[in-house]
Amino acid sequence: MHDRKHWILRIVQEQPVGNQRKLQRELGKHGIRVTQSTLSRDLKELGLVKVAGDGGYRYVLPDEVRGADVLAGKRILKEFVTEIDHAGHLLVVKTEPGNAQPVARALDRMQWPEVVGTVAGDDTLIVVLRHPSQVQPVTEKILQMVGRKKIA
Amino acid sequence: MHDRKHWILRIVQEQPVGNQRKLQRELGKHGIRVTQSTLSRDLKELGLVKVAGDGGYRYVLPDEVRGADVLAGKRILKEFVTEIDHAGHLLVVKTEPGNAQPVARALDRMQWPEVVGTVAGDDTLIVVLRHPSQVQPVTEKILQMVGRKKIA
DNA sequence: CGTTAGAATGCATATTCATGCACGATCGAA
DNA sequence: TTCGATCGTGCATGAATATGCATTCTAACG
Repeated sequence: MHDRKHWILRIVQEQPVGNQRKLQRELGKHGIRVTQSTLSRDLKELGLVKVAGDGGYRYVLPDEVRGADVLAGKRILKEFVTEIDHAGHLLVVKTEPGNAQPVARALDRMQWPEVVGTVAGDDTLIVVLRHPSQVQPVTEKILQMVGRKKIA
Repeated sequence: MHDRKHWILRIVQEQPVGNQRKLQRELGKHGIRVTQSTLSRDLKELGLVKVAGDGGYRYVLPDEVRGADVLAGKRILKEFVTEIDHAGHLLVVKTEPGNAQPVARALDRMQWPEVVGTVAGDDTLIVVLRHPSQVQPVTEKILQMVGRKKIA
C-alpha cells in the first residue's frame, strides 16, 4: 500500500493526470489494481489537489500549485485590468475595484524575468521592473494578454 | 460579475468553504445569485483549489498559508522573508504569501534612517530608500537578520 | 492454530463538479 | 442604427469524486 502511494506521487509528477480514472489506468500499467474509491482516499491523504491549467485539470502536489496555470492568469488579466501607466521603472496597473490582488498574483505566477515584484492595493498595483527600458515591452506584453483593447 | 469574483475570494479566505453549494449560499447572503455552473467556472479561473484538511475539504488560494502571529521583528523577518531584490532606490522584499503586511510593520518599527517608508501587498513589499547607494547596506542588514540564507 | 481489533479496500451510491448548448446582453465596425 | 462577434450565464446532464457500509486483510495475542 505504501508502494501504491509512492507510485501515485511519481506518476502524477511525471505526467499530467486529470482525473482519478486515468490515475487508475496508469497504476494498472505497474501492476497495481485499485478502485477509484481508494484513489480518492489516497489523494486526500497525500494532500494532492486538482488544479486548473492548460484548459484542463491536473493533480499536483501543493508545492507545484504555483506555476500550474498561466492560462488562468491570462484570463484574470483580461478580466480585471483596465488601464496601464508608468513612471520610471514602475508600471502602474489599474484594475476593477478590489481586484488588484488577484491580478498581482497572476503576474507573479508568470515569473517574467523583467519583473522584480508586485505590490497590490485595492484597485491599483505596482509592478517593479528591473530597468526603465523594460517599461515598453512589458506594457506591450500585458496589453497583448488583455486583448489589445488599447486601454490607457 | 467582477463583484462576484471579488466576494468569492473574500468569502473563501474568511471561512472554510467545502463545496460550491456552500459558496453559492454564502454569495446569496450578499445578494449575489448564481448557479453552481458559474461557480465551477469562476473557481477555475481564479485558480482556487479544493484541498483536504481537518477531515473535510476546503477551497483555498494555491498559496495560502496565512499565519500572521505576533512575533518579534527580527523573528518575523526570519520567519517570512524569502527573497530580496532591488531596482533603483527601491528594495523589493518577497515574503511567504499573505505575510508582506507584518513584515512591513516590522521593518517600520525598526526605524532605520535609510528607510523612507514601506508599502506592502500580499506577498511583496517595497521598501523605499533615500538613495540608491543604500541598497547594498540595507539589503545586507536584512539578510543578516534573516540568517543569511542565500536568498536572491 | 483460532480469535479479534483495526486498518485497508471494494461496492454501490450519494454528492459534487464540469461542460455542451442556447440565449440574451454587450461591444465594435461599418 | 444594424450586423456580427464575443462574452457571461443558466439549464440540463454527464463526468468525476466522496463516502457509508460490508468485507477482507493483517498483526498481535492467548
